[in-house]
Amino acid sequence: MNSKLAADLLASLALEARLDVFRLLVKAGPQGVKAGDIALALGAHASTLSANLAVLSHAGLIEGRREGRAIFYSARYDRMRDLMAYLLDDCCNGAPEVCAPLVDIANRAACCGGAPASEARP
Amino acid sequence: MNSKLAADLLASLALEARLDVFRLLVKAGPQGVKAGDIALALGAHASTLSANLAVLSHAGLIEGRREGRAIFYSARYDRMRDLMAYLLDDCCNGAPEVCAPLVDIANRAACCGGAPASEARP
DNA sequence: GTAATGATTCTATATTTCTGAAAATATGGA
DNA sequence: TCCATATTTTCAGAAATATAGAATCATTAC
Repeated sequence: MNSKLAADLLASLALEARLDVFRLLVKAGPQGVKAGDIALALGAHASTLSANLAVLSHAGLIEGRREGRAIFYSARYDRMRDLMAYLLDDCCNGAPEVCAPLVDIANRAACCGGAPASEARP
Repeated sequence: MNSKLAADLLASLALEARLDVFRLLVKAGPQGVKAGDIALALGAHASTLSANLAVLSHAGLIEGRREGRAIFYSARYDRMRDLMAYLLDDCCNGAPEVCAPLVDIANRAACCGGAPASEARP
């Protein structure tokens, strides 16, 4: 991961419409969601959605696989993790005690391990 | 946190020059860095840097405090954490086992707790 | 082969964003 | 007060991006 690549990933998420798509796919899991169903769920025009899917896809945050006439898109969790790791990189260089609040991220990220709570259910 | 706000935060980080500023401040810790020193460290023009600092500041990812003639900017770790929590929110809705790789984030985020390794030192 | 469906690409327009130079503002010292 | 330093604001042109309609491509059904 480098600055330019990370900025590209961030830019691909920096539009509300695309962020909504990405979060939908994150929730949907690895089997993915058909492009048409995404459009339906978010009320997006087909061509606009397609352009946004292309941006996310090109950045590597999602990927699509064809199944018959439909194309299923799914989130790339590995890429998402790399991005976050980059943002957190060396976060303690200056003053270790600063990271305390960031440890909470661990709990939220470890959502499959019976960790305390996520934002939605405090 | 909501979609629009999160998109604003992401947009503020989505430019290489601003991402570099933010990461510099994340590393620098809570005492912050003078605007002039940031410009020096990153080789940025004063007016360009100022505009970029304003974007980050307005988004709430950094904050500045005046000290004499200089203004010290520092990262807002709480805001950073909120953003990441939002991106990770409900990540396991579809299939819990998917989150496994995300648990690694915990190790990287817990940089003050003697955790395994960060990206820089594998 | 033709039709129908799902999705993308092309094209045009509208909007936003980035940048650097110059001018303006704020602070501290002579 | 006047000057020097530090930063911000303003401005205008250039560049990038977003959107939607129409046309096109790919796949399946008849």
